[in-house]
Amino acid sequence: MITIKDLAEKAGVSYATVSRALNGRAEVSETTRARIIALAQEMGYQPNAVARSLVSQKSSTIALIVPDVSNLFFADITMTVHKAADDHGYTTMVCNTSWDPAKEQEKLKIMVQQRVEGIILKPTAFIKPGILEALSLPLVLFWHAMDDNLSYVEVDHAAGAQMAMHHLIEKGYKRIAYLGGVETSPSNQIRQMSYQKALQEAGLPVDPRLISYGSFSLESGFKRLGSLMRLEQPPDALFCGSDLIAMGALQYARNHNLSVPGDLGIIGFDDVACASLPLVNLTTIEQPRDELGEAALKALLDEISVFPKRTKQRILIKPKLKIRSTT
Amino acid sequence: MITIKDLAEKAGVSYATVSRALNGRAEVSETTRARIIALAQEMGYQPNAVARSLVSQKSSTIALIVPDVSNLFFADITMTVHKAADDHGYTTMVCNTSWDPAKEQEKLKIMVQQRVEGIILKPTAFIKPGILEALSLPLVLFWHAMDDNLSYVEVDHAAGAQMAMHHLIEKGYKRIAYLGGVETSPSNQIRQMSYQKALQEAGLPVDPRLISYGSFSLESGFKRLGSLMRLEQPPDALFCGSDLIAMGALQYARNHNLSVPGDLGIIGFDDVACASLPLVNLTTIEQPRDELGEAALKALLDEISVFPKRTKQRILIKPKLKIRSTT
DNA sequence: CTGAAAGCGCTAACAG
DNA sequence: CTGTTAGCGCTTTCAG
Repeated sequence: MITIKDLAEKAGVSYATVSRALNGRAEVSETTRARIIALAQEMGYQPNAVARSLVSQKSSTIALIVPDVSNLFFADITMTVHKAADDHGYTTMVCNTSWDPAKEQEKLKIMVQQRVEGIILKPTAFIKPGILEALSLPLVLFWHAMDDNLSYVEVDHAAGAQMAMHHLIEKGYKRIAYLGGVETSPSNQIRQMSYQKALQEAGLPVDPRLISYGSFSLESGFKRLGSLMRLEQPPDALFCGSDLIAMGALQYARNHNLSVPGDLGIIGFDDVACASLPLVNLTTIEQPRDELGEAALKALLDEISVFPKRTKQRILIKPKLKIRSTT
Repeated sequence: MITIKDLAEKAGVSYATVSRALNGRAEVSETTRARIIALAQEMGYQPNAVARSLVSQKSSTIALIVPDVSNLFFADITMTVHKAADDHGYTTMVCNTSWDPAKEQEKLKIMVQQRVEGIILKPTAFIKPGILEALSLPLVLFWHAMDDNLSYVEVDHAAGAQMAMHHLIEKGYKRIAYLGGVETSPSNQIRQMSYQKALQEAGLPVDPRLISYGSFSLESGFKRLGSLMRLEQPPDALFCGSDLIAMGALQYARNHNLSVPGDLGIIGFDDVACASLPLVNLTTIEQPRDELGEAALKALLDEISVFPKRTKQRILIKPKLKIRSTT
């Protein structure tokens, strides 16, 4: 691989001059510059970013660490973060933790060693406050941060749940069930509270038999709707914790000749790609991945610019109601 | 950020010793090693991979360049390449070209400058032979390479089409239509040939009215099935160029009360995530993303090990038949 | 405008 | 076993 020295030798100048010429610095005569640029082209010179990083102490690289790149949600986010970083001249190193906290630690360490200029992280699990701060690197989380100084970007789950409930109530549904996600998940808890609040504000009773938790999966939705339909007074609508849960319920409804949205209104959460397929056509609350990604990158750039201080941003992205044929 | 020199000073040894101790080289007494490791831990030392790369001339980094990270197909591949690279101690830089050849060139250049040790590339368009070879870097393509020396990994579309056709014929379908993808796409052309060959081998007539091309989209499938059903002798089965085309057709069938698979058998290609949803449940030919990704990485490692020679591998991955409810 | 020289943080001979 | 020293390829003073 050809270096600046090779160019200098060929051009009969010092390699400092070559560096200056190539970096467009003012203190070089236009003639030598032209000559050197031409030569570089001709000899196929490619600057060594590694050496450059070493001396400049900047890598123009950021890291994005997510649990699962192949998950559609993170894939979308990866895309937008990547694009936004690109626009600002940053290259992105994408890491995958496979939902493994140990791997997450390892990846963080590697990224520090690679001297990335900042990290955007979707944590795999609850993080002890302080542990990330100790990284002493610009950092943005896709998560409500704890009581440390970190910035985060998150979807406003309360607002999303409220939109969903208002929509169902407006449509005239009276017995709305909540098919929640994993009970302990923060987003689930926030949404459940909004669910109850919305019912109360509408003067509708809160029936605990209509509230359930479970995994964010198809099967879970299918099974839970089955239980609900065996109640004396089954629900006339479902607010689901994820599109998968909703699709499981939808499947149950189709199998049992329940008309949707006539007998049963269904609304999901996320707006995954399949939700908008004609065969599915699910009403849902979109978590806008593009905004999440862009906001995270913007926050990170801010963090980078003030580092080692922290900007400590708290960014809530507004979700969007997507009305389709299941309500 | 603390360096090897800081450690040396604190420990009262030369920094060469620190380097040796930290890198687990034999020629250090265990006592000093222990002392230095403890000190490094205590002071929060993190080796500078940039400096290390500069001297060792290896970055332990590879690049994966794809048109669209958020595309489910590439997201899966990104995942497996990433994981496989990880297992071999490589970090992956993921790049996105947005199907833009100019961006592709730019990304390739940046990756060369970053001194990655190899590149896995899904080209956005036909590539002029030679242009990539000139990179003089280990390289693997997701594409049939031209007449240059590059390695590639690709799905065996001929075999996939054959499996699909055999399956339909075995099920007793007699008038099988081909709803192809973009006419000029190489995969489409290969599959179409297999389609005709399979019909002929089964002693079934090839009716040109049953052959069509179009975009790989839902709408395209929907519309084209409409045309087919208006023929005097409509088909009794469809071999589709993508799952999306198949799902569009499936949608048409549902809307028009055609029973699937009774009146009409449908088989897709790809096995995207939605295809296996109960609501869809599409019979299809899977393009195994995991194998593609792993094979590509393996090929790249080979390329790296023999570089600057080329291994020139031609790897065809066998697709798999996924029988579901539409046939 | 250009050259000489120092140094980014680290590894790897080469001497002791 | 340990220290000294020379670079890896580049940017950036500091002198001319």
